[in-house]
Amino acid sequence: MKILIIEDEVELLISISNFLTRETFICELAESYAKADDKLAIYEYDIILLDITLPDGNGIELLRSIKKHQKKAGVIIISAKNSLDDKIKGLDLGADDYITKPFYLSELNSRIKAVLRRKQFDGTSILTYNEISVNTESRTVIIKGSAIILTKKEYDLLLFFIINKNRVLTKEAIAEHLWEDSIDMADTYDFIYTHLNNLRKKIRAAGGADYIKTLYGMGYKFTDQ
Amino acid sequence: MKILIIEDEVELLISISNFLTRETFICELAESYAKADDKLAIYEYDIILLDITLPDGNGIELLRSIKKHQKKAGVIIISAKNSLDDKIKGLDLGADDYITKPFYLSELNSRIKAVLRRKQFDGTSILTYNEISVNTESRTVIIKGSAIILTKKEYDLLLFFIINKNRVLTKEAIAEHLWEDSIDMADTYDFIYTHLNNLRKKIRAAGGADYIKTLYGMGYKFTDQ
DNA sequence: GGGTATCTTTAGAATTCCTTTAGAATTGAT
DNA sequence: ATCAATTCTAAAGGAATTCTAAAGATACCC
Repeated sequence: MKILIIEDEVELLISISNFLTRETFICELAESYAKADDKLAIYEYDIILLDITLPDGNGIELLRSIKKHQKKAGVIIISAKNSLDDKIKGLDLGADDYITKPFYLSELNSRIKAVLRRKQFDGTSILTYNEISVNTESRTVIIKGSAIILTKKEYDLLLFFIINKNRVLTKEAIAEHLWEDSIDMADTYDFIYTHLNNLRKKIRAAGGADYIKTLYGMGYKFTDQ
Repeated sequence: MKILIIEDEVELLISISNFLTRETFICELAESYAKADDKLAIYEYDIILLDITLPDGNGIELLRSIKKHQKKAGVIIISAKNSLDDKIKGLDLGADDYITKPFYLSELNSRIKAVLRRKQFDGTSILTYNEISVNTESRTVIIKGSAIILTKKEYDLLLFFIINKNRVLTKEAIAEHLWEDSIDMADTYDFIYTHLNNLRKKIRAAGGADYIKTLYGMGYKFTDQ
């Protein structure tokens, strides 16, 4: 299940993301409407969490556009305690639920589950690319029918690749997604090399093709072409 | 799903009802035992929320009568914080769960879901995974034909694992489900290690396989694969 | 082709996380 | 009120992962 979180308080954004990732959701983050717009143009999401009181634009507008272009997504509005108007407008415009700050992450979680249930998603979430498939609930990776065992970082890396298949991923982008807390280590990316190598080795050992292509000087791309 | 809410504080009654209606339950309300009796005589419910401390009569009596005449219904007891006796009596009398005032509606919601989930397991309320089977009515666990004795925490842990078999459960998720009241203990999860260890030991001693797999850095998973 | 920058691979150090044990604190039962 | 059982805390030791470092390989540019 793929979730887009639109929230300008970066701390809250990160903590929501960490929490939902632990709940086996795949999260993408946007701390401004501009970034949200970019993501919304490219991907489809199952759930969109929208802080309607962001400083840089009109949340109601964004919601309207979401309902138009991402019809399948469930939308949960995050709003400050007093902005009751927004709540009502939001629900009128077709948001599926709302939650007021501050909230417990567990409450957010149960609301997401409820929305998904109402939308009648089947719950399991399996991503596939040719002979490789990843089950995000059991965190298992199957290659040619048999499971391979990955460490956390290897799994995160592979998932990030599969979600972004056929797109160039710079080392910086990878580092940001996998090590979001400490981005300031940016002088060297040696650690990526190591994990990448381990991941490639394990995929190779299981008979999977070498989908992780190196683009010299640019980054990497997960593709069969 | 049809829910009967028995609660004398009318404001609370209404707000529970509104919330659960949004969650797509069908709610009926009773603000006294007399009214509750009337409803219970006519309809069948899936869930009955029972405030056991109502002024106009003996809640324990009503519960007894519910268990007799509405066998299919799951019963969740609402009680004031200090009336521990009622809690215990309630559970002894076959209530499926209890919740103390004040509570978050989302918590009530997840408890309702949990009770429904437990009830839905083929009606018999016996969960099985290979040689392990759990009877949620008698709260007994059978491994290879013979019963093992678990403490409450060990039992809850095992049940949580079996309900979520083949899913990765993070320590945070486990803590939230088993210790939902006090989430602020979140700096360490040592207590999980202890109970997990005890549970594993007992399963092992009874000849059960080691289904509780550790996923280093991620959590745990109950599976035979 | 030589030189430089970038990437791959390996090995081991450092770190983080998990298991286990023992005992203290708490809870419940008699 | 006392005793027994359960739950939680703390700490030692072990295991797995992650990171660092460095040598070798490859691609790019002139």
